[in-house]
Amino acid sequence: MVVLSRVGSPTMSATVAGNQQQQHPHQEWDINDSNVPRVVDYDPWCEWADGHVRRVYGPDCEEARRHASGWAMRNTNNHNVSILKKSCLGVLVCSLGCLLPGGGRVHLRPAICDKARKKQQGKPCPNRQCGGRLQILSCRGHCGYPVTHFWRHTEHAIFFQAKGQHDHPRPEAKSTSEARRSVGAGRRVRGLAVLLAREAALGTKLMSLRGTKRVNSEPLEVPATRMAQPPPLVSDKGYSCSCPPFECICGLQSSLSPYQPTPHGHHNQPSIYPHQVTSSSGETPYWLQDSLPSQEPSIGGMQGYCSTAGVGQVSQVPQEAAYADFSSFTGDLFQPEEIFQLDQPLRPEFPSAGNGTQDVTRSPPSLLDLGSGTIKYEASKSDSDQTTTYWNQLLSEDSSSSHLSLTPAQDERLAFPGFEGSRRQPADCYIAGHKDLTEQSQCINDSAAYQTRHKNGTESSFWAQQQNDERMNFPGFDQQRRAGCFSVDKEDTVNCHTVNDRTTNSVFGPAYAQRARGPKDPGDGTHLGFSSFESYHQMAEQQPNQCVKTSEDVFYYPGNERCHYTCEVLDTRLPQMPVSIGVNGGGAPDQGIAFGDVPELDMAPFVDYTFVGMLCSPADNEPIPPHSIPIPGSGCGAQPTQAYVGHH
DNA sequence: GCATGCGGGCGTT
DNA sequence: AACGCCCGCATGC
Ligand SMILES: [Zn+2]
Ligand SMILES: [Zn+2]
Repeated sequence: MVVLSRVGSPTMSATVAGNQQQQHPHQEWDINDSNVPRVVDYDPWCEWADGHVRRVYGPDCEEARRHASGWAMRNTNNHNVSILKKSCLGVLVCSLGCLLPGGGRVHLRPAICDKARKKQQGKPCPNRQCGGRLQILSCRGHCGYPVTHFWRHTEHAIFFQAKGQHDHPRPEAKSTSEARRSVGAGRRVRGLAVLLAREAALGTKLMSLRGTKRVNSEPLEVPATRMAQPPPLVSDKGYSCSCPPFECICGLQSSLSPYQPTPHGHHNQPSIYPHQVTSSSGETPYWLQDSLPSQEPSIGGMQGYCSTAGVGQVSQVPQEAAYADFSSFTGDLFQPEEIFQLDQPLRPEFPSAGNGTQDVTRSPPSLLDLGSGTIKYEASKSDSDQTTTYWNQLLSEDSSSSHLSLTPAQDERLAFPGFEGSRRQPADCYIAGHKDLTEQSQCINDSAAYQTRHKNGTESSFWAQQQNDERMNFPGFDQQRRAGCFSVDKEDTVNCHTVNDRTTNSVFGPAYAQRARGPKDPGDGTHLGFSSFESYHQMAEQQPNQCVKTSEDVFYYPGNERCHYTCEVLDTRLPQMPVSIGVNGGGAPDQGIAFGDVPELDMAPFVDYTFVGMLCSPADNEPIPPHSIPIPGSGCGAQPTQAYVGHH
């Protein structure tokens, strides 16, 4: 692959100094190595890095400096001052796994702050029509434990390493959630009238917010070129549409593009930009993605992400599908909580909505590169992909951290596996290494352990209830993932093991278990991964709850083939998962808690959800699952990232 | 009000 | 010892 391209980096490009790494520097090193290679070539920013990935960002990569990620990652103390570790909080989904109008599912971004996260849980599903509550679908992507990200800063670069593949849909991008928040503040309005008024206002607000937000996070970076135009937010989506900020489906596509610019760009590649544009589209909101998912599998998605491809991807598939969805969605989804409540009110106006999506896409974007001066837009290639994926999420609770997790999700996870599988697929950006396999396998084992542990655990009950989980939805995820920058590392495997074992306790456990179970069923075990996703979707869609089992069958897909690695891992996990039911295992405190706490508390606000759109993802995607797998590595590979790839 | 980081502390492996 | 994770505290926006 590519390599290398990494794109890179022309500017940066440096090469690695010494090691072999030169070509594949990333792969070569490990975040824990006493000496990290000097890299010249920086990878483009990848907002949705998934899988065992290693990346080296330039010092000027704002996102990297902020240790940002599309995934909701919370800081965890690893007692190592030189390496910042963060673990995935999963995603907020509807306990009922409702489908948004558009077909997407709710997949909100869990608050990083424990307190805030608790508040989120238990709140009513943004989808008014749905009586469900928001639950956390905890991440168990690393051998049953949450996926972890490690950041290490050196004089000349920022090293990033991810361990594990997310087994859940992507949460909304930060920018989106932020926007919501801001909006939310306002939201409370209750009356329709209010709503209406809001809409208008919101639209603007959102827009503005987004703009700001973007700025904050990434957007800022805007590349010179792009920047110019695109106002960030706006750009995102294209305002044109009336859709609410996050929700906007409609225009997304078009608007999307603007954004993209993200990060990568920076270093790497200018090339990206183009993509970016496209990518932007890619990013398009989940919604879009939803539909996309299918696409994505294919290539497009992946590409987008990672590398250049991104561009195309997004637009391509997703959009269309997405759009369709969206339209439908619009009604449903989007509105803020209130809105939801309202009923469907209005979304129409919210132009902003669209933005949201955009944002999402963009999220990645930013960067600035001051240093280099370049713009970094990474384009978010990855993002785009990612986004697409989302939709489908399900609902399980996981609750991760704060609460206990819920089992329900089981099904979902199943789906996830799929994701993973898909992810691995070349397209995404994975880098998979030989090693990966091993790792995976390890994980599997680990997972098994989990299951067992979990089983023990108490929490299971919840899950059981929920059974429905949704990982199904995930399928979309897969797509996203693909898009995103996956990579697998050899070394990781090791980690997994350790992790798994250790982690077991963690919150996730339960969730996993649940998830696992579903998938497990029969054959799933291994293969399930992808297939599962698909199946999930199907299942979910059809019958949410029980889905899992059925889905299992599905799992078997061919998809497995695709990514052995991933799949394997996944599979293993799944099976295990079931076990988990019981308890958390040990988990940490967090788990334990029932949502109760969280949930309800806050209700009032729901606002967050307002943009439903964000939440959901178009169901559409789900079906797609299959593709997911397939996706060709093409996309991502291209990117900078690394191509290490090669392996496959 | 939250996102982030940091670091103490505890439980497991 | 190495991790994972909880929890509180401090910052900054
Ligand atoms: Zn719902
Ligand atoms: Zn995760």
